[in-house]
Amino acid sequence: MVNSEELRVSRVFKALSDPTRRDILKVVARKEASAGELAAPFDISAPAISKHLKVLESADLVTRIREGKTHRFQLNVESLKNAEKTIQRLTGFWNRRLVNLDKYLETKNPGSKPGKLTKGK
Amino acid sequence: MVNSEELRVSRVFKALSDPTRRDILKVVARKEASAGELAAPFDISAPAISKHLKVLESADLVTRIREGKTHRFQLNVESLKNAEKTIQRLTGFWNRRLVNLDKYLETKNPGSKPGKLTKGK
DNA sequence: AGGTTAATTAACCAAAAGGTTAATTAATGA
DNA sequence: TCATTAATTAACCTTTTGGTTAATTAACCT
Repeated sequence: MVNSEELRVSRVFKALSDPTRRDILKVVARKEASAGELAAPFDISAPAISKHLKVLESADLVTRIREGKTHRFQLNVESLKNAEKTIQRLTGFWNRRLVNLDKYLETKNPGSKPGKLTKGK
Repeated sequence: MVNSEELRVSRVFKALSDPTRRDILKVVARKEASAGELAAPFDISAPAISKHLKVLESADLVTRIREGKTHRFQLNVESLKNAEKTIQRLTGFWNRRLVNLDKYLETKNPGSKPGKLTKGK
């Protein structure tokens, strides 16, 4: 879970950083759609959309299903949930309280080790 | 809440898409730090870190506090929470159930309008 | 004032991103 | 088989990104 994981995360956030790609995700979030259907609402070329879809696919945000001539895309919710978790780890979703506790203890108990609960004054 | 909001979101995800910047966030998530302290662990130049900090700052992920010669940076949790919400809207955190309901109703009740509850068969 | 320190800005570079049009592949249907 | 359709790939272009070193700014200390 080293570098390749970091790469995966980078790919996901990079994919999410483009407004056209986010719009595509909004569409497939409601209902799976073909490349053509996805291209229609945007005034950029089909190849441009195709590239966006490839980016989303290789970030695993979207799954491609070839059905004869057309490719249908559906949202991969799991991948988005992972991105959410990544952010939560940053916000300290589960450990921020402890950090604040550390700060608090430091004022009451100068020199205390972070994460070690020492008997308060 | 139009285009500037989209731009804001793009800036945030773009900022999050670089591993060095995510590492910086991990550091300041524990404790605010100066630019120098942040630069130390990385083997890239100080100007490179400075640029990363500017990116994080203009994405509002980090707040800069000038204190004389040194600049201290602290995590802006609010901004991360917003990013989290943006993702949740995509996953359909609160409305996916309804979408699935639509699909369900469509099979029972062909031609029904999404989001409109019609009397089941 | 002069020297040191913390950090940014300037100038530059290579690679990646995002777009284009033209060409290609592959499935479909007359 | 031939034309059409859905989509991608190729080739190309411009802008952005992420890095570098050198120069600059600004605060601090004798």
